[in-house]
Amino acid sequence: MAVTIKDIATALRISPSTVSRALNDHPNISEETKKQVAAKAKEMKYQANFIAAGLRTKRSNSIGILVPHITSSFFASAIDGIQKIVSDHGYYSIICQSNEDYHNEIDQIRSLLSCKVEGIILSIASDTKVFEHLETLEAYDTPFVFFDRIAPGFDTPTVEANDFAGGFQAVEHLIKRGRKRIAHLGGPGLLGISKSRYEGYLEALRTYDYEVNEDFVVFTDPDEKHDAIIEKMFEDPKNMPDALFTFSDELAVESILKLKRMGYNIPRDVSVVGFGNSNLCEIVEPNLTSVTHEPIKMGEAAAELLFKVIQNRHIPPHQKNQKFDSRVIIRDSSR
Amino acid sequence: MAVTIKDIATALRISPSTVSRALNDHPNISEETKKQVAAKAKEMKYQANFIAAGLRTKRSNSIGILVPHITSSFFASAIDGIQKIVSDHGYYSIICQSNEDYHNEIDQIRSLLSCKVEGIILSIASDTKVFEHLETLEAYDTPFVFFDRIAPGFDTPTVEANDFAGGFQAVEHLIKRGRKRIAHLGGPGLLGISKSRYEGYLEALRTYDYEVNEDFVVFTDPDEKHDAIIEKMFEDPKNMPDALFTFSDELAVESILKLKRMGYNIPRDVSVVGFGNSNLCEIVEPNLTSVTHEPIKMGEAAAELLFKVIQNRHIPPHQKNQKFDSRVIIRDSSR
DNA sequence: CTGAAAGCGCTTACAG
DNA sequence: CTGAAAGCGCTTACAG
Repeated sequence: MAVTIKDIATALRISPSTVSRALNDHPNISEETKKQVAAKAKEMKYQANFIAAGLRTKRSNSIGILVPHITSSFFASAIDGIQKIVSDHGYYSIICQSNEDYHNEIDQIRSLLSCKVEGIILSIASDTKVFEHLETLEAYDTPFVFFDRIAPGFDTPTVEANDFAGGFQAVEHLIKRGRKRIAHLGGPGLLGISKSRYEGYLEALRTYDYEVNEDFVVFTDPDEKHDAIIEKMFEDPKNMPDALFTFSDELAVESILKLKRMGYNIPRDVSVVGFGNSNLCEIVEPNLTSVTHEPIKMGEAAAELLFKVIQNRHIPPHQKNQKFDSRVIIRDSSR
Repeated sequence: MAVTIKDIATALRISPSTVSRALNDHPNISEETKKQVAAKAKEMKYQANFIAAGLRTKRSNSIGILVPHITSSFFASAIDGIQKIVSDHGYYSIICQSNEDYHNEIDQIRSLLSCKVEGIILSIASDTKVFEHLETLEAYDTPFVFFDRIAPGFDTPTVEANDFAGGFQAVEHLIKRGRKRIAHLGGPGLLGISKSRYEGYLEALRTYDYEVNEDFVVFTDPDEKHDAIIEKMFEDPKNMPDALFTFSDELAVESILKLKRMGYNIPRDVSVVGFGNSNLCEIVEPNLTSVTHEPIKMGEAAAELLFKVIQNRHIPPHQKNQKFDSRVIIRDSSR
């Protein structure tokens, strides 16, 4: 059997109350007693029971993290940042994955609520189109913060990358390099971040009085055949794009490999810019220019915001919806 | 305030005991009552409190996962596999990272124990050289399973990749391609998996009566300057290796890029084989031959084992220490 | 088939 | 500075 506060109390012939206070460094307890208790606890290999304490204090010292998948390096890094802040606060985190599935998302949220987490950092599944399940969060007074993927119509803090600005900067960079016919290979159409990057693309074209060519924009899903899309877009050498801005580094890399197989030189014939600044950038040849986010900082910011809500601290309006600016990391694929 | 079993009981003018039994589908409760309770629970938006239930039943329905870092694709995939099994069992998991740091590892284990997880899947930090902190796990009767990185001297189940066989197969493959002077760029010397891959390398050389050349073996840490190591190993074209087997795909890719900058052709001058079969393999040029593990299956196996221990079910001796065989995925870097 | 009562391991207002 | 007592939300042996 595990050692409890009561066992320590009996061993020391004092009351459980005193042991509890000593262990929690309560000011009213004498140093003498504290020392004795600490020594005995160590000797008896006492391990605090957070569960019992949580039940009593109605604070579980835990938060939930729900992301589409943990295997994406973006989310993995974000979790890194979140966990740093979480353990600084003496909390622990329960991480769940929705696998981009709506029903899974509902189940996971329910499970987090039953674990009585004090708050949730939430990145909605690409599959999710309705948001009633999130209203239950509000109903249960469980604070939450949207991370990267944001459901409309909630008055909660949000942390996201400024995808619009990222798209804009990527395309502006290509324009400044003298590219005239800039294509866009977009992500899943449902995803807000796909739309924002696309809108940044559009805005840059408009700003520089470029014409928008509809044949040069295609939205894709991860499991699609991208090769065929590239092939089609670049089949006519006289009429093809001279630059390609993609939704992700993965798409950019696939495009580069395909374009090279088609006999094009990168960046001479086609400049390519990706998104994410992943570890792939410095491996593909030529090295890939990419828009960088800062997932770790974003994760930290989301956790900080969540703790402010949990602690009922005031969040200045300008901090409530944070957008993290992106930068274009220029490499050989667009020089 | 959150709705409790008591609230439902009062609303229905029955006892909390009955509500509890109805919610848990106890056989003694009439269908009639069960239906009423279910309806009321839904109407009142009742969310079970796992914390309270856990305190009472002394089962937390949670397990802990402690890995060096979540951002490695190997561990991220393993967690994927673990979580699948964990939620099949109606459990949830608390994921912690040691960041390869010994003291962190101790803290995280303590925290998992205080969360009263029913078991832990554990991958020790590369930093960890002594294992007393793991003895406390045994002292607290918290079952655990070693995953991928195994501490010596514990009678607990283990799941690992057969790194020895992986190293052997990689080198055997190079030998069969006619390579004569096979070098090895190893991982952190402290890590068991580094040693095993190296021993597989040695064993293959011995099996085929190759001489072992000590200048052709270097162990490295992730933060070292690998370029200099490669440069030195390949500085003398007359005396250099004609093949390189590396501890990881990252090392292999770095090597390929460096060797290409040195003017060598891969695989004509040097064949390269990595380890991990990561997403880098099909991006680097030439595409990288690599030894593949199966992290998802390994994660599933570890979780299955842990649940067997938790449930006191018998583990047949041949299942207790599982090694997952590897395969060499042949690509252009060694053709 | 249902209920009253005890208790899981803690914390804390109250009393001294 | 310390203790006795109540209670967090559940489950379950016992009784009927």
